[in-house]
Amino acid sequence: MPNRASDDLVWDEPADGASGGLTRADVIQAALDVADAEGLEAVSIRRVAGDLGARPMSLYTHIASKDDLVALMLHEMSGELLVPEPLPEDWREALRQIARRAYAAYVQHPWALQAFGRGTRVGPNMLRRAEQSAAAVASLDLSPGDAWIALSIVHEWTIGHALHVVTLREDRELEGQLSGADPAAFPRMSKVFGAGREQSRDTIFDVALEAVLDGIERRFVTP
Amino acid sequence: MPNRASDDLVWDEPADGASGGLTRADVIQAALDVADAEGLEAVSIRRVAGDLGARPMSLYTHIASKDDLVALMLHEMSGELLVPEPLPEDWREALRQIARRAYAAYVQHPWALQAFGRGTRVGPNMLRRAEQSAAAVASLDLSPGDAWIALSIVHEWTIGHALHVVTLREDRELEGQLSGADPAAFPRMSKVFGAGREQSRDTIFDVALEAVLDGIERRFVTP
DNA sequence: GGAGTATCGATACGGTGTACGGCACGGGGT
DNA sequence: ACCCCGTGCCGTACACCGTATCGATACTCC
Repeated sequence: MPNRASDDLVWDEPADGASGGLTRADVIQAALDVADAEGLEAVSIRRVAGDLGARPMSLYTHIASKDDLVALMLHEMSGELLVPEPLPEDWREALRQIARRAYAAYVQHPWALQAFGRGTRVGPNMLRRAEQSAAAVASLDLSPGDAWIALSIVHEWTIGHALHVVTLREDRELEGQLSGADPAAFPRMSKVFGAGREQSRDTIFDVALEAVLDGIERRFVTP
Repeated sequence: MPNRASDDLVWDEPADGASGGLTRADVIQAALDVADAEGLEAVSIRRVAGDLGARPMSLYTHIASKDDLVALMLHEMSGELLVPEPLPEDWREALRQIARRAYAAYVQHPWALQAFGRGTRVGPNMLRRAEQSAAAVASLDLSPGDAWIALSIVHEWTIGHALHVVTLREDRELEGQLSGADPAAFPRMSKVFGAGREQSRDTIFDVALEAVLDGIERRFVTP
């Protein structure tokens, strides 16, 4: 399977008048359903075609390759990252909303985190999201360079945190390994990890997000 | 391909005397070489066997499944995350070293970021790293809960940032899409993104890391 | 020497993405 | 009325994947 898609991937439906039955949106939706229910590895051309009552090769009428399909799925899902406008005036509250929304979407669609690892393509929804983020800190009058870094921190931490949470959630045995295999060999770690288990995931997210925002405030906002 | 491995995965070589030619370490090393050179998707049983001059099924003498092989690769790579002891007294400097080391390793082995997305298993190297991280902030006398959050932030941001950088690096076309497709539709975003391109990746990493550490200091260390 | 065990390997099964070429059909030009 | 061709659909086939099964070989220890 070649990893690169056609260079001129079209994001919006070619809008040819919905002649036949199957549409590109149908294919994407069916793939999303499979991914949400059974994970990204369950998304195969044959499987999606089966769910649609079509034959495998029919999908290629509407998508260029499976990689394109994944990119389109990611694009579709990116719509959920958008926050209702208008954004709050307060930059902290605006970034809070953006981060919270993204975190919720990632946790609900864990396959997206896997898809990020394999070549992403930027669609209109991603651009809209970037614009929203830029708008969130516009009132601060940061230099563009500082704004880029500040926004990157929020996005990067959000993705990393979602990845962390999803990994812990999906691999219950992993927690057992962590809390089990600590005799006296890893004294400090086991105490810290024990504490991590006791706090609710929501609390951890909230506190950590505030700390991240504190860092941005301290370094880029206040003198 | 089932996604779960045998429950009792053995991390250290069974040490049965290295009778024949092929060892588990050989298999892991060959797989690592392929992954570093051509990415995780190039790592197949047949390919690794070919590189070793062996037949595919011979690998299963030393590993239980391909998922186990990936877990073992990740474990091996995790050794690079360890920082030379003793750690600096200063918690900021200690965390800096830990984050820098991890970031360098992730950028050098981008396949590891993909592997994180699919079920991780915790090996001794990961435990050692967790212990090092806990030791880095031990002098602060944080509550275990706060320590967990503080360390999580650093690790999560580091992974998120590495993922971001690797994605941008591997998909040069992606940058074109970002800086190209902004007429007047995304005014703020395009200015911010333009600034992101102008700063060196190292500078961005350093500044962002300081901001993250600032946030931890502000929320958990100083009153 | 015999037995047991560990390594290696040939073959095969069911899965994957997708190239290729053919089919049916609907609309436009003559 | 005819043809023709563009377009959606899909049957077949190929190369690849992970690995179950089982046979062959080779080495150690009694």
